Amino acid sequence: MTPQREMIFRAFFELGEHVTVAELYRKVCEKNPAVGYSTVWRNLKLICKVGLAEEVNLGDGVTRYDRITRQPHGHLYCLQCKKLTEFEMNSITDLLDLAAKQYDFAVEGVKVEISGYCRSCRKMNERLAKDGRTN
Amino acid sequence: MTPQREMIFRAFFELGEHVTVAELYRKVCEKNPAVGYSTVWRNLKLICKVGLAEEVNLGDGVTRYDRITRQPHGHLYCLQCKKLTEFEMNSITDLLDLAAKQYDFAVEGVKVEISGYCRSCRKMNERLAKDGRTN
DNA sequence: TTGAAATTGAAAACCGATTTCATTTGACCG
DNA sequence: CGGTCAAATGAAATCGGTTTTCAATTTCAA
Ligand SMILES: [Mn+2]
Ligand SMILES: [Mn+2]
Ligand SMILES: [Zn+2]
Ligand SMILES: [Zn+2]
Repeated sequence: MTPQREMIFRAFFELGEHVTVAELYRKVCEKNPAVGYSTVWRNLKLICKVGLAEEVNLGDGVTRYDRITRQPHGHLYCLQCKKLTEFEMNSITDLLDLAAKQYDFAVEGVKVEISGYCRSCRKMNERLAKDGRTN
Repeated sequence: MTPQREMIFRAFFELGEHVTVAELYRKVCEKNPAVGYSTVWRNLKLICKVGLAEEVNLGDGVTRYDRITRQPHGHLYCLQCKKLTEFEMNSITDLLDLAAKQYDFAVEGVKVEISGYCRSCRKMNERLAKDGRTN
């Protein structure tokens, strides 16, 4: 356990959900600018390997690291503002396990991503559309 | 509508599900080696834009292109042999729509990926483990 | 037929992820 | 306490898929 490792682990859990390597690196640099990017990356991988987080890939080119919570959750991903919202998946995972069982598939992990438009983005778009029409 | 475009569209639908750019490029080159990789890439993007396919991202570094079918489906992704198997999601999408509604979220697309180990990989691993023990 | 707009192919640029490697560090043992 | 060695680190290089650039070609509607 090195000081860098402790600092990185600590920062990861302070920063909350859906962290990117770059974000965590920036955060860690505030405390100690000598820490290397690759060290942050490696420790993030380590956090995953020991089962405290998992990678989340939304197809936007960057990998995010998400704390693994007791309750499985899915993601609502706004295509406009890129915000991620979590929702509980208790009943859904039962159905998914059932589906997997029918294929004799041993489940390790489940990812559910719903993409679309969040409330606030839709409201904003409505307002902009109206303004456009009246001008 | 150029001959390249027609060839690429045709090859995409012949090749079936979960195609990568490189795979489709190889396929197209068999017919016409003069076609460029970027043309294949651009037309794959176009196929997505017109709503005939969607990108699938499994976190393994390559983007796959999947035909959009009438019935929504999820994926079983074997972490060992990398095979993708599809399963129907009729009842599941209802639950997901419900979850989205609770957040006033306008759904555009849903992705469900279950990672784990397929039957044949597990069988093979059992056999290898046994052989290892007896030697 | 003609010209603007779209498409193409080769190559380069991009960019996050990952590896390399020389150096430092920390846990452990006597 | 040193000494030892495997693990960890940081800077830089590399990797590999994706995306852009740009000059040349093709399409298509007028
Ligand atoms: Mn999450
Ligand atoms: Mn599919
Ligand atoms: Zn939004
Ligand atoms: Zn398998």
